[in-house]
Amino acid sequence: MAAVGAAERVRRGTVAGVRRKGSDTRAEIQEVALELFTANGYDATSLREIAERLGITKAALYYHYDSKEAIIHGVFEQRVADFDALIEWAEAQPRTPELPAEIFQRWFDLNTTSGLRMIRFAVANHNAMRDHAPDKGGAMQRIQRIVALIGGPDVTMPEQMRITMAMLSINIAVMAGQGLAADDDAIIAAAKEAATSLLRDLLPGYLHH
Amino acid sequence: MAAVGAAERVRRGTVAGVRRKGSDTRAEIQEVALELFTANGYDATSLREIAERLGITKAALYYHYDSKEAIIHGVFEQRVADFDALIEWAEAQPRTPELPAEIFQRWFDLNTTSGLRMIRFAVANHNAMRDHAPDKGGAMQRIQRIVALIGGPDVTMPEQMRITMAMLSINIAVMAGQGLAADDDAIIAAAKEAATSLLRDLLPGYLHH
DNA sequence: GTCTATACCCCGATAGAC
DNA sequence: GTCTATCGGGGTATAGAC
Repeated sequence: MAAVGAAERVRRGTVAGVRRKGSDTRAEIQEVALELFTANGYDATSLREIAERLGITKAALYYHYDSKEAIIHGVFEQRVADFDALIEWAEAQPRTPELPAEIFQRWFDLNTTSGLRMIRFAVANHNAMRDHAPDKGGAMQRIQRIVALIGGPDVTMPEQMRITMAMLSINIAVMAGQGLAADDDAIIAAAKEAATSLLRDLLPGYLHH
Repeated sequence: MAAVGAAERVRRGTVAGVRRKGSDTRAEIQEVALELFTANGYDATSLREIAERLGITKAALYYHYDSKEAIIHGVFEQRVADFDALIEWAEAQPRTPELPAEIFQRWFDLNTTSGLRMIRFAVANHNAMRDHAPDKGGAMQRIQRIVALIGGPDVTMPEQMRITMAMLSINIAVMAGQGLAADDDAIIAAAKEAATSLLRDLLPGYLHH
């Protein structure tokens, strides 16, 4: 591996090998890892690749994270925290007839307003999300919790399926968009349309525009 | 690795090391590979695991297949052949108003009547299907071809998205069913329902039951 | 905080006996 | 058709200098 030149160090925010105050190497690792895990999958991505992309060595990675699994945990944490915030919010609301639609809308925004990066990651790492989730069950378990909150106390199993599929409509839209020449806006629009038709008869307050 | 005992050989259809006529080792390898690739993913599944499950060694695997990739190609071939048969059939039909619905129905049956094994494999091996498809583009390219046949010559991009998502409704139904306690019939029913609502306005002849 | 160097393991794949 | 044995390589992870 070639030595890191001075110009490269400056680009990465180091001077003479001393990292600037407010260093964000961990965040950079997260970003690169998310990108590579999404493009090639968790198993097919090596620590060497991640390090190379950052202009550091594998060993340096281990200063910031204890293991490869710890790196993907970092990716999950961000997302799981968003899920938990939504769950907490929803549980604190009075159960009005409009609440289910409101919860779904927030779920949808959560997954689209800051781009589709996390969805693309989820699509490409289906197995890794099951095997390396920080806590047992992880993301899917939280999705089920949200489904329950949307569905309410008397929700039937077919209804739960429909709600879950509506929540995953962004995922299939991303999959579908891969083959077509669809940009993010078209993907999001298609996902919203699909979710609408799935929830049409279920959520009275959802999307009458 | 322990030597294979006589009883084990008999179970696998060999006597004194000589394979019976009509041996189906290749088929057994396919079956085990499909199972393990689905459970753990292509990358996370080693040839040692596959061999161990079959009671043979890695080296024996190489008598039947040239490489690990050749094994997954075998899984694809079966599925791709089904796709091609559907495409060929559809292209030979006169374009009546009912044809799109008929094509979709056949697609749906193709993916459900012999169980959900191939869908589960596809869900768990999203990346591998892209990277190790026998021909470039592989499955997704054929799906696009079928979308075009369903949509007809004047199909718009949003319509293509809807049709593609309808075709992938079985995939999200399987994903959704993982968290819920849904059996295959419930998953298939949910997928059909979702596809129906997605195609409602698009396919005049589809499913007025 | 990052480096070089290395340990250790398992992977896919091959050679050659039986 | 299956075996034992082995090869080369890349994987994660660690030790210790700077």
